[in-house]
Amino acid sequence: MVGQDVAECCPALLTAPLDEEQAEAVAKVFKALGDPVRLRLLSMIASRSGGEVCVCDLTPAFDLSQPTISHHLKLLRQAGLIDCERRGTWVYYWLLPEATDRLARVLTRPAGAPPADTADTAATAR
Amino acid sequence: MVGQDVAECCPALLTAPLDEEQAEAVAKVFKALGDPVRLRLLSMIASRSGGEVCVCDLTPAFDLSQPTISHHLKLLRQAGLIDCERRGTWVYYWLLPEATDRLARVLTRPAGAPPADTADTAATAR
DNA sequence: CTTCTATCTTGACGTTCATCGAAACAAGGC
DNA sequence: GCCTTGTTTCGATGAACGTCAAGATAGAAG
Repeated sequence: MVGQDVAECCPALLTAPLDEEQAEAVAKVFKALGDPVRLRLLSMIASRSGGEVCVCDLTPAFDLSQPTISHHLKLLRQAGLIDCERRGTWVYYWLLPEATDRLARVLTRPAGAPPADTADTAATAR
Repeated sequence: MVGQDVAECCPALLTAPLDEEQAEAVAKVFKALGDPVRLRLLSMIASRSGGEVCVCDLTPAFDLSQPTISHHLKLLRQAGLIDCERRGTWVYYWLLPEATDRLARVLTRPAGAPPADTADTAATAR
């Protein structure tokens, strides 16, 4: 319905002010990543290069019940970060790399565009 | 206490499973970005190339009270994304580019590295 | 074919956390 | 002194997180 997926927007966030709709679409994805459990789930799924992970391989890594894991997976799926398919008794999840690519692009600042002074790295370590 | 800041970790999230502490540190920052108001604030601050924005320039863009804006700015600051300084009557905020750079790196997948293997988590499933 | 078991999802409920505004407080300029 | 700019505190409303119980789907056993 609303239709503005992060797909069309991603105008870099750091170069121009986001309008309200874009902000809401992007925030939805970041919110999905704003939880340690979901972050670990995503990284477990993404790093499994076969591309696919069975839920039964994910659950034992946490001190949470299966329904809870299932809920978190649903949120990641609704955010467009992963997708799943049932194959026989098991359900397999995999990463949608375009989603993370988009997010990375949103956070990336056009290199060599150092605005005025910034005082960027001067202050802190490294 | 040497806190596990996102500083030292950022192991790409997509290539290897995140451990619990790393996940919590990274999730804290993503959670700060998981709100439309804070995203717009950040983008307004970041895109202002002078590098600095006065709070009085941010507030009118929202239908929220100043205290609420101040609260959101505080969360962004606690997440390490921005910093501020009082100069006379006004308070100026600016972006900490290292923070967004780190996040972008966390989400970036080694190009053309479709790993193969894994061998990590007792992959056995099959 | 029926029944049993295993895997995973969905719904409902209680607890905890986040969001927001009004009022009070701090800091500085006139 | 008074006024302006921002932050902080406090309380109320609403959303998110986690568990239990029930539903859905597929294979195996009888």
